[in-house]
Amino acid sequence: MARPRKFDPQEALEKVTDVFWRKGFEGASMQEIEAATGLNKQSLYRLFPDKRAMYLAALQKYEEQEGEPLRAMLSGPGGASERFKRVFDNLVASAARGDRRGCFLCNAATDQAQLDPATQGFVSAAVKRFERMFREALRVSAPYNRDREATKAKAAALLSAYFGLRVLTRANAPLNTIEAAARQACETI
Amino acid sequence: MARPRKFDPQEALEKVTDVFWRKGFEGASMQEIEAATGLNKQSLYRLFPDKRAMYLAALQKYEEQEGEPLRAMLSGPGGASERFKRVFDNLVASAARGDRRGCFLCNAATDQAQLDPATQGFVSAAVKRFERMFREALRVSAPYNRDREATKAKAAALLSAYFGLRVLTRANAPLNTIEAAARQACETI
DNA sequence: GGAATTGCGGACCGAATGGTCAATAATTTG
DNA sequence: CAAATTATTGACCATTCGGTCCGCAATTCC
Repeated sequence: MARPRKFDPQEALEKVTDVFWRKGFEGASMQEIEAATGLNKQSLYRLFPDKRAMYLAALQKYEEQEGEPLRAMLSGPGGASERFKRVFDNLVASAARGDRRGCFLCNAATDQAQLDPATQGFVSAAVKRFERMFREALRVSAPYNRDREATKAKAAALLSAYFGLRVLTRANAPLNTIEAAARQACETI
Repeated sequence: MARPRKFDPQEALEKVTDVFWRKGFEGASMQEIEAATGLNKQSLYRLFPDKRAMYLAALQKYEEQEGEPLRAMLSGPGGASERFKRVFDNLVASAARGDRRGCFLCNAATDQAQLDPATQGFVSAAVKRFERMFREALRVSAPYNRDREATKAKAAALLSAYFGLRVLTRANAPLNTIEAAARQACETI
């Protein structure tokens, strides 16, 4: 009978996620991850076969963690406009709080998607999931509840605005620029 | 009298820029840069004091190289709408050609701006320069030629759309998504 | 108690990293 | 020619990198 683990793998993965989110794949060293988790490398290698697998697991964890509140905001009460307002207000509030981590998915897209096939696969699929979420949220209001093309176009535009705002956040753009862009995105719905 | 260089520093810098653009700061090794330039590391260190200086020089080179065509598109004939249409059409065409490098500035924002003060300084300033360029291009048309607040807001929104599209490009989003988002961005002007 | 199984910890590994060193080379000037 | 100056080359450096090894540890089962 195997010796039980002294740590919670999910808790470790959350810490791993945070390091990769901040530092990116290449910038996060195994030593740093050791320090962040308080675990010895060998313990980490018993959980994940290699650094890339760890990174992909972190991306998935991030999507679960951040996707949930996003989904909640997009499926709560109100019309499409109100729903997206909640999302963009939340994004602005986070930047206002000084949280400049941006979006790990967005970071991974620019950082790794063109360099690693597995990351690209994940990122592409995740972007599609986001897009689908946006489409569904739009469909609660006219004209999106009956015009498929308008829905697709608007979802794409909002997705683009969302990612662009994430970049501006990470670039330390002034808060009023971020606010203005967020407001504009909502006003077009 | 010093021995003359056997290579053109500007040409070398262009090659360096390409490597950093594709691989990012951490992902691009000096060995790779050696190979791309055909130069020995010591020759490169005679041009730049260290890797970071090289990276910053590459970012600057990129802004010069890519900023020029962007400026031309935004200052050529036509109203604001036509001008931005040119920019976004160009971006879509590049993605259609399979060029998924995205925007080095955008990549640097997500990748390095929160990790290195010098990069953040550069990126922040460059984003402001882009924003100013966008404002100027908007001012050739109503209502932006007389409404400062509307101009600022629209410039911020277009900047956000521009960067978002760059992320979608890098994420291998389907071309129709990119096209739709680009078209939507222009239609709001 | 021993066997089986997996976990922990620290040492270890070969390769890669960013950067440096020193001999030689190329140019101008006097 | 020698001196001065910077360029080139290839070897070298200490550290870091992602990953592995192995002895000891912890648990259950018989």
